[in-house]
Amino acid sequence: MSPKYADIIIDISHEAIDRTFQYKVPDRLRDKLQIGTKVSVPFGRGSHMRSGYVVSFSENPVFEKERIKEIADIYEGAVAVEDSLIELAAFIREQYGSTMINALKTVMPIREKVRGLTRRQVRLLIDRQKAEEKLALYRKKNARAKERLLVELMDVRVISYPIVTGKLNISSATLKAMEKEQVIVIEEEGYDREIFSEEEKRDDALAGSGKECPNAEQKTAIDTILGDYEKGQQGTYLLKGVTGSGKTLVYIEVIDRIVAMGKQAIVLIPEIALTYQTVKRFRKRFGNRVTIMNSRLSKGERYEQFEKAKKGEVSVIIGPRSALFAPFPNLGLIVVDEEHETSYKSEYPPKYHAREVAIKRGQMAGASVLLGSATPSVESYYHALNGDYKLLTLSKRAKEDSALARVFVADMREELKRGNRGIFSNRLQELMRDRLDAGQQIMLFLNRRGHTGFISCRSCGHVFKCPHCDVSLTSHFSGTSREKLVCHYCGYEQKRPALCPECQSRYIGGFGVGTQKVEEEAAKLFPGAKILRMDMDTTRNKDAHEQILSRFANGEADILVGTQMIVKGHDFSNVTLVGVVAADLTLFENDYRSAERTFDLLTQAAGRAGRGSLKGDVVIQTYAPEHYCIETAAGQDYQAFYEAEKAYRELLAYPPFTHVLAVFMEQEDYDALCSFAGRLAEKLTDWGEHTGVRLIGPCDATIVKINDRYRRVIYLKHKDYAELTKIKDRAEAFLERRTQKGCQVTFDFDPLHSY
DNA sequence: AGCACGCCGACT
DNA sequence: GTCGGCGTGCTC
Repeated sequence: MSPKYADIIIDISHEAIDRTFQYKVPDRLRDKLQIGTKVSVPFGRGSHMRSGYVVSFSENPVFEKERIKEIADIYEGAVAVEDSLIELAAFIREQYGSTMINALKTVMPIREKVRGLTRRQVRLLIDRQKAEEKLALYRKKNARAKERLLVELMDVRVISYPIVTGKLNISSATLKAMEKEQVIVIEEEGYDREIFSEEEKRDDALAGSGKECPNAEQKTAIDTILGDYEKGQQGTYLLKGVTGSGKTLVYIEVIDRIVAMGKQAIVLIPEIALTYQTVKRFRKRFGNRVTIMNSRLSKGERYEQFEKAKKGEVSVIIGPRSALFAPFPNLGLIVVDEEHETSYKSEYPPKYHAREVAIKRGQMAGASVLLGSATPSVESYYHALNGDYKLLTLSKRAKEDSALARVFVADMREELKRGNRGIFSNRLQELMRDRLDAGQQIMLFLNRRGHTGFISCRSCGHVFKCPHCDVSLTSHFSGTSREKLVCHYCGYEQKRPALCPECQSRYIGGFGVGTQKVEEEAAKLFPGAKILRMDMDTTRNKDAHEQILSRFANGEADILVGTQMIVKGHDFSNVTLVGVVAADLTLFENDYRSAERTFDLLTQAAGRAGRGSLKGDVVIQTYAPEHYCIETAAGQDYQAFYEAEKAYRELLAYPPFTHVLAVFMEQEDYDALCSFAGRLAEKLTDWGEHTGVRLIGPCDATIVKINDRYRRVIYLKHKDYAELTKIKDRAEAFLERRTQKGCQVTFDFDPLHSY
């Protein structure tokens, strides 16, 4: 294969040229170029040399042939970190399926304009008198842009670059000219963005340096990892430790040593779990050598954090999935905390799994990878038992006086038989009363948001559905305003009609329970109790999340009602009762991972009860108490759960025993989508015929339509992951060639949810 | 982003 | 006319 043209992405720096350009491949480079190769190319009117990356190859020009320039050379002397990140991007593209541009974009953040503050700024160099002279000169020469800028600068002396080019509309050509005249300077440097608030810094100062001491189990884990590391054996470890067993201390100790050796570390944490408490512990040990990334940081801010990493200003970065790509030149360790969490998988292409990519990056960089979890993913535990990862276990809680909670299972079918039609079982009610009397706190956990499941007419059965999506609307109350019907998928909302549009009946009502309903019921049963609610609706605006939690921690409320965000990683020492209102909600989602997710949620919920010196109780309410997931969660027995789940996965050929590739298609025109899906399915069958790939579908996605786009899916199964990537490669080539591109296709390997 | 093209007002 | 400054639009 000797391609004639190469698609090049020029530098990874600005939005405006964030696309590919086609270049001729000269004969002498024909065999040397690969996807990801860094090259020098002539670019722009002056054909100045710029660096770029080969993103794909093509045989035919998509541009006027005469105007296509030629690649000058392979770029020499590239920086090692970037090179390895490009290699990682190529790996991601190959493993998960996407364009090289998208893969590059996930790996190398593009510099974006940062709102308000930018690094670049324009400063006036001359004094007032000289400026007046210049101003007169500009007026005389009719240099209006220069005049405009000078007037502003005489007022403030320093103006940020985007304000100058944007609001004042001064071109870069003009700025260059003025810089040459020695009237102004364009400064690269400015200030450091404050990642930590003043309040957080004050906390750090107060925290002192009371160093925690690892217990025997923690010490074994630390010594194993460091011992291997010092022997040059960097591998993957699975640290399995019950909630409260002190995994964080293990991370900190290992990082401490690795940083002392002049290496850097990345700590991945799930999106919602970036808590103040965790960050504080890292800050306490590593001071300003540690930086954090969170979803509140803009892309520009993220870019700045990465720049710091590259320059060696920090040694430890803590953040979600994307922090994995921090350009540390001497990476020594990657920690993936709560490795089973689903937020490690990207929701948009390339749909990569940060845990798997972390292992790849670790191998490339010679870094160890430490996966931590109380309830490891079935995949990771399977690998650990197979010897692919080294298993390290913490079986005791670090604080000896905090025992694991007692767990009660409430069979809601029995409750119904005994005439209890409410949300709370008798057991939960009793315990709630007990705790309220004792002045202790309660958490009620429900894995769903909104007021009710769906709204329908009790007279004719008409269900209110979203006009853009194939889902029923859910009811919401926002503050004091009227009840609204809302679509969770596209955000559509309408007022709750007084009459049914079908039969004019007034009897419109909701079914099912939501957090708002739980809050209401609890308020009815315990009128004196103060209740806080936390879900997607109450935390939509920034900081609301932390605010609610800190109010609860301060004892401002007796009961906290919430969705899964309240059970992840928060310690409230006064909480002695956790109620899981409807454990089945996640269990019977039609998807092979639902048991795993449910077990994790129940275990996490149980871990919230009794973290202080007080004993804790947990009530799990369910309609399926005999389900292995509920039984094992009630016994807090991960091993038993794993054995049952493993048998189930093996029997039905699901990961880790078989790999699954979901080919997901969406398009506005349903008929066109169906015929395209059919054709693609035929092709896929052909390509996989001799390898024993199983094809399921095409069929409609669980939610057939979202945002006016119809959705279909094809599943492919094979024991060997590589067979699936081969088929994906052929599918990508096929999709590239196809003329009509109405249908959007994305790939998802070993999906974490069903489509 | 950065650069050249071409428009527009001032002046020999 | 023509010189020089400045916004505009394009970059394979």
